[in-house]
This record gives sequence, structure tokens and C-alpha cells, in this order.
Amino acid sequence: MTVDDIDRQLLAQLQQDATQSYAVLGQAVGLSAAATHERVRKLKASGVIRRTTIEVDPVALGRGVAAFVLLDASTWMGDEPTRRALTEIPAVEEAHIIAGPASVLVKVRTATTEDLQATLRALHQVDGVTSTQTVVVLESFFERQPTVM
Amino acid sequence: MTVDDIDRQLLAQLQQDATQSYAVLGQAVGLSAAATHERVRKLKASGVIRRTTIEVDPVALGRGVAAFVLLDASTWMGDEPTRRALTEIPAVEEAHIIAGPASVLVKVRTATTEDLQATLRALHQVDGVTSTQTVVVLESFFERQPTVM
DNA sequence: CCCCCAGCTGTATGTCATTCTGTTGACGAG
DNA sequence: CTCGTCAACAGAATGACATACAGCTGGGGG
Repeated sequence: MTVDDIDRQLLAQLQQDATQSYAVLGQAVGLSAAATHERVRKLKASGVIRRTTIEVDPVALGRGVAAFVLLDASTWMGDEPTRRALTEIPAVEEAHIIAGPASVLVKVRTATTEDLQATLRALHQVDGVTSTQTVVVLESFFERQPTVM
Repeated sequence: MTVDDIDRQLLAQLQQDATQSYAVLGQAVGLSAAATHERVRKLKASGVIRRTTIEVDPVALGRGVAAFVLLDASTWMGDEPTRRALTEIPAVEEAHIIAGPASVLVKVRTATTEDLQATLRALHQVDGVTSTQTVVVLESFFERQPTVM
């Protein structure tokens, strides 16, 4: 699908607030409510908009400690079992196969450093993992969504 | 604010799909539409729900290459000017001050590896940055929102 | 024992999403 | 040049839903 400039404006608006009406949304980009609705419908149908969701405050939910963990592996970890094992650890928010100093990079969020320790233990027990290296986040400047413009 | 089990169920549901009606949402947790509405209103008012937003497909928007970049610094980078400088680089999606092998960890997304190179150049020009170390993402297992349950 | 209040249900109303119909403008074929 | 086609849009209609309101209930404190 081709995403033109108006579409990007709509995406930017919806990233800010997905609850605004199509009338308001249309005014912001100079279109009628119906035309806006049609464009948003197509963006959803084509998968550019994956879903509309809520952004939660991690701290309020007991996930105030963030860290990145590098996993070294003795076997190839790019397969489904590894993915599933990592998915099942609730603290793991992202998992990536990387090129560089390790095999896998995961981002974790826990309530306390004790929970972080427990998560590291869980990561060690994932098949293939031989060692971990943890980078603790002291302060987050910002975490935002992909820039659309 | 105290977040009880029903609240967490609501949050989980809304993370999946923030467009469903309060009636449907209420059925999922065993409440009336009005009571559900009231709970969600409070979750928003208290900041547990920061906003409702859309999740976009990075690839469709020309951000198919992801990487993590470690920044080494000669000066303290925990202040506002650094934050602003990093915010202004569109490819930078996250920026964290870390404890460990470097001062700052940023996550970037670009269309191509050439754009990644351009972003690295931009990062080098941020005040205080002395060197960078880049970890390129080969494949993402998953990137999800904070687990609420 | 009674009062109070948070949290709930059911209902009413105004707003908005969604659909439909018709218009306009760009484009290609004849 | 003209006609036919199609995509994109505006405006109006209707049906669903958010939101507000009036009462009900059960538990905790005075």
C-alpha cells in the first residue's frame, strides 16, 4: 500500500490520541469525516495500523526496573522453541537475534532488582543459554513509537 | 491508585484491542457496561492508562532496520540538552542512561543500513559522545507491551 | 445499630461510527 | 476530442455506543 503525506499525518495524530473523532481528525488534515474514515479503514486493512491499543504506565503496574540482557548461546537460538521459552517469561518485553557480541538481546521489566535476579535465573534456564550480561537502565530519556513523518 | 485483578484484566483486554465497546469489555470481566466505563475512566484519570494509541507496522513506514547503539561519553549526559539532541533524531526510538559498559543506550530504526550509517553520524555529533558501538538486529522474536497480569 | 460511601446495575440521551448515494477529477481507449 | 471507468471525496441517514444520571447494595466506622 502506498502511504502518502496525509496518511502519515493521520498516523501521527492517531499515535497521539486514537480516540478523537473522524470529524476532528479530518479537520486536522483537511478532509471530511467520511474520507478520513475511509483512509483509516484502508490503513488498518493493509496492516499499516496493526491495532489500536492503550499505553500503560509500567511503574503503576510494578515494572519500574528496566534492563537489557545479552544472551550467549551454545546452540542456534533462532528457532521457535527459544521464542516460546522467552515469551513465557512475563518480564521479557522484547527479544531480538543480533549481530555482534552475543546471540540474543532481550529487554526486561521487573518490579524490583530481586525480581530482575529471578528473571536472570529464568533466562539462564532457557535451552542453549550459556551466559548472560546485564545492562541496567538507570533512567529512561524517552521511549516513543516509530516516527511516521 | 490501587489496581486490582479486574483492572488488570481490563488493561490486558484493552492492550489487545482498545476499540471494543464497554459492553463487550464488561462481559469479559463480568461487569456491566457502566461499571466498566467507570473503571476505565479512573485508570485513565490516574495515569495508569497514559493514552490510547495505534500500533504501526515499522516496515510499512520505512523503518525495517533496527539496531541498538551504545554511546560512550566524555561528559555527563544525563541532562536536558542531551535528551533534546537525541529526541530530534527521528530514527531514535528509545534512549536510556545505563549502568555498565557505556553511558547511554539508544534504540534506532531506519529504512536501510545506509540510513543507519547516517544516524550513527548524527549520534556522533551529539555533544559529549566520544564513541559508539552498534548492535544490529537480525530478527525480532517479538516486541510487546508491558505484561499487566 | 445506623450511617455513609464506594461500587454496582439499568436506563436515557446525545454523539459518533458506519453505510450509502451522488459528485468530481484523473486517466486511457477509441 | 469524447466517452467510459475508477478512485477519492462530500453530505446525509441510521444504528450503535459513550456518557450521564438515578437508584440499589453491601461492607466499614462511629
